[in-house]
Amino acid sequence: MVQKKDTAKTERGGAQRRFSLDRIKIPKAADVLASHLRDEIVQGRIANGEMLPNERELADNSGLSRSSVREALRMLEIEGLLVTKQGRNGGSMVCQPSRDTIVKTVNLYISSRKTRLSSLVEARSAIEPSAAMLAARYRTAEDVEAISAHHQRLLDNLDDLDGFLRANIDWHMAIVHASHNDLLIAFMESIAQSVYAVTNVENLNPEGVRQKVAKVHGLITDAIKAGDPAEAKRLMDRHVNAYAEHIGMTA
Amino acid sequence: MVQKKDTAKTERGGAQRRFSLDRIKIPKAADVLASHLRDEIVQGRIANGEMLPNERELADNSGLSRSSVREALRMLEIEGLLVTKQGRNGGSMVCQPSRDTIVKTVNLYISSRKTRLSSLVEARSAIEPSAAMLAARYRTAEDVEAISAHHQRLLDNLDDLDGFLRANIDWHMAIVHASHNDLLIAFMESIAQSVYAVTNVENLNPEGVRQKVAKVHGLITDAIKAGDPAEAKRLMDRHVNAYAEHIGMTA
DNA sequence: TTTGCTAATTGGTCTGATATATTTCATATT
DNA sequence: AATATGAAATATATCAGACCAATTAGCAAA
Repeated sequence: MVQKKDTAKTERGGAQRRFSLDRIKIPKAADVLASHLRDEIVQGRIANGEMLPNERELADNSGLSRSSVREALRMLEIEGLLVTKQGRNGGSMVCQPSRDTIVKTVNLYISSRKTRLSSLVEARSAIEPSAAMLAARYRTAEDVEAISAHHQRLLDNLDDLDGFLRANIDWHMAIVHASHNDLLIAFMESIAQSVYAVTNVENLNPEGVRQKVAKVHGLITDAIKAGDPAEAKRLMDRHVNAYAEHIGMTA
Repeated sequence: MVQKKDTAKTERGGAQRRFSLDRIKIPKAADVLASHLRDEIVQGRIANGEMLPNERELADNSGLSRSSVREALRMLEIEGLLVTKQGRNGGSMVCQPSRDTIVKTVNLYISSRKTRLSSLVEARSAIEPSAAMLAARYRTAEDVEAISAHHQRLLDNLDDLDGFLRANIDWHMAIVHASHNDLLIAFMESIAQSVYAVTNVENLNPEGVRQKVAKVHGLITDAIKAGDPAEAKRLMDRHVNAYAEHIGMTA
């Protein structure tokens, strides 16, 4: 009986052999409008900062109802392409998606799939050494200042685990920012909180570890200051993989 | 006159000194509901695959109108947390965001900010060597088979630029997939199309280049087959940076 | 068993009214 | 003259209720 049902299902759901048409997609009004506007925005036909027509106008022009228009606007808003303001002179303004849009998306992905810590650590190990290399190449005076400040704060907090942890992550992120690569920054911002929140508490507790970490941070800071990409990368690679080994990579 | 107006604006918009309340945020109904549902989903209180109550019920329960409920659902749908089906037994089903959600978000970011090619290349240079390393460590028999097949296709298309390009990107992505790291896969899928579409055509044209590329690919394929992470990483690092040098990194 | 009809259920869309936020501008106040 | 104050104007925000359209369950007929 089960078999019978299965067969029936297979025949309806599966390919009919003769023309295998794969699941016709019926577009919804809001989706169509959203796609249209998205295109206009991405192609630059609606400039950044420009205002969209108001909802009633959009509804009239498109022939859709205001509710459909509004659903489309909400979608684009979530995508980070619009900001909407209420009131006179309000409306929907076109804007560029910020890194935050990526961060939120990746964080949703990570938390709803309960991504293993080891995956996050692997991703970090991929990104940070390269970021350090780029930082050594492209750092500005302000970058160096920020990195040094966080490093100093680390040194000042050798005895305060909590302060040490915050200074640690700030230093790491300052380096990533100094890479001036928006994608790497976004990727790293997406995973930093999760990865550091867990790994640090477990690993930085033992006496002496914090001193060692501080010393390596000093070397990396110097390499970036000195503008030595290869050395910055090499040291950072060793640094993050030292973490990885401590953790055991099997978590 | 301008000064006068500026002063007035500053006094209204700026801090009043006494209690400095910073821009009260008035939450919108749809946002509130969306946040609530998002929490329920991420926290796992609504299981994956479970159906939400239908729209009318959600409206009744929450005390909101159906339009507000629908706006909230559209938002969560864009975030990849829901899929909605029409008809009897239809409704909104909870699901996990797919890599595709990340890919779309990053691609919007890249294209609407006209991210420089050099940034994409830098990001790739960060990801691919690590991915190759992980691939050598975690590859399955199927992974090896896929990588080898794409490599063979590359060898078969040394004279057909177009076929060569397709085999090239497929090989690269097969390696990234063999890393079995969803984040690296997502990041790489996000940038691969853009980066390979541009860099390849310019750089793989000259006679002899394709032969060299094929040779290196062979070595990397072997390292992954052999399960040699360090070697796979070293070779891939050289490989992608060879590209980078050809391009000039200033594009 | 298969096919086709019918009804039930659910999302999709539209209309139009009202509420609320925000700016503009004229007016009153100091 | 500078500054509150308040009414009007103009957006979005929200709601209520109707009807359309897709999909499925269940029954009936071939």
